[in-house]
Amino acid sequence: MAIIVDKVQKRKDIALSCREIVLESGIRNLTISKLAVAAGVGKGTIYEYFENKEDIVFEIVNLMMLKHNERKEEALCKVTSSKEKVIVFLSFFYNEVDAELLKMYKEFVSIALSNPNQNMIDFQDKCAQGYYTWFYEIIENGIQSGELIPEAKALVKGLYSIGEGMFVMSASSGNTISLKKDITEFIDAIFKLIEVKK
Amino acid sequence: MAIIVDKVQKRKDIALSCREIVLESGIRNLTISKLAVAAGVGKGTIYEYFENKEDIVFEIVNLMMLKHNERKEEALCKVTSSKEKVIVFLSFFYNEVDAELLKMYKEFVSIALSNPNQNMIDFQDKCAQGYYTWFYEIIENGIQSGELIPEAKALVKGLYSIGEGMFVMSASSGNTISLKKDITEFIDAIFKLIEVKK
DNA sequence: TTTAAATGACTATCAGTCAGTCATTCATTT
DNA sequence: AAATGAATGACTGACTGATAGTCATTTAAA
Repeated sequence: MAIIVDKVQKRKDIALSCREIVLESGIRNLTISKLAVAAGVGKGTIYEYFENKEDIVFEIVNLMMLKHNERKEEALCKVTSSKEKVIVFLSFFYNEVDAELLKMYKEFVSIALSNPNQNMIDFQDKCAQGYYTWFYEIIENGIQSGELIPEAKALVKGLYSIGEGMFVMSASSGNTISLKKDITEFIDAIFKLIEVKK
Repeated sequence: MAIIVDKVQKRKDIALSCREIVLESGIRNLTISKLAVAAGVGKGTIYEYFENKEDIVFEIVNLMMLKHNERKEEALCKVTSSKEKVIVFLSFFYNEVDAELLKMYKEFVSIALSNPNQNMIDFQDKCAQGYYTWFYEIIENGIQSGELIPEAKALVKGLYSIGEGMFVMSASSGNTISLKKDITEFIDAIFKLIEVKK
């Protein structure tokens, strides 16, 4: 009887229209009105698709993360050793290519810590679970192939937390420069301990 | 000529008066007016001592962290092995005793990620530097005393990031329960690798 | 009398609401 | 099969209540 729009798609469209302005100004310095203008819709329409400003950031991160995961999966295929795979994984936190996603992710983590909705919590859970599985397989395969010692398995959760921890510390303080150095140095050190001696 | 108040002390007093209400409601659900009432001062007075709401959280965390560090230092004296010291250190992230500080810290990290002022950045830098030194000494002493292998030194930065990373992930998703388990299991695993075999 | 400190009324801004408009579809009539 | 209009989902922006931050005024100690 009336127009039926693809709500899911429109939510994505609006979110992506806001991507640039959010990267420029940060969600804190933006108003719903400004975001509505950026998306080319009325203010009321925003509330048809989002709970609030923060929910827009969530959708943007969601979409950017999907693309990122595809790229990551490709990159993972191109390397063979467990160590290289872990580096591909954690390079997310310092890669130039992911700078924009990382900036958005920083906004998102801030929101998720102070005012998450159920969807955000579920998303975080899903990410944590997914990345854990990914890491687990990398390490498990390394052990199977005789590349890593069996004790490496117990380090999985720690390994994928390390990036997040260093990122948050560097993002909330000043020095973003050392992030790459710190992460790679840690990976080097830990792999010296878990690689099978030849 | 007129009243001279200890500005530094009054800032602390106001902040501590707000501690409970912030723990109860979270800074996001509080207004400056409510905070002013809680502190028993006028709204304008708040702005004499703080930049904004968030700055109050910063002061509270600052004060709570100082006390926490004293307790931590005491606890560190009571244990001897490097591993126990590291556990004392990272238990901050799951200890019942620190639950309130941790809740406040969560609020603070959220603020520091999205809207930090220079003082917050300096504070984060100082904390990171201080904790790094603390960790460094624990590991260094462990190596000196023949308890740990020399390679452990390169793990210092990673070790003190791990807690932060796990904490942020658990705090922004649902499961706070596994934090203790995850952290202690990781410490167990890593110490099996860096302890000198007898 | 001087002046640091405190104050709360005031203003500008913004988040979120909701009553109304618009556009499309389709059942009914001619 | 063309015209009509009823039904409804989508969209809108003016409106409202709330709040952050300011500043002219008051208070009280020295």
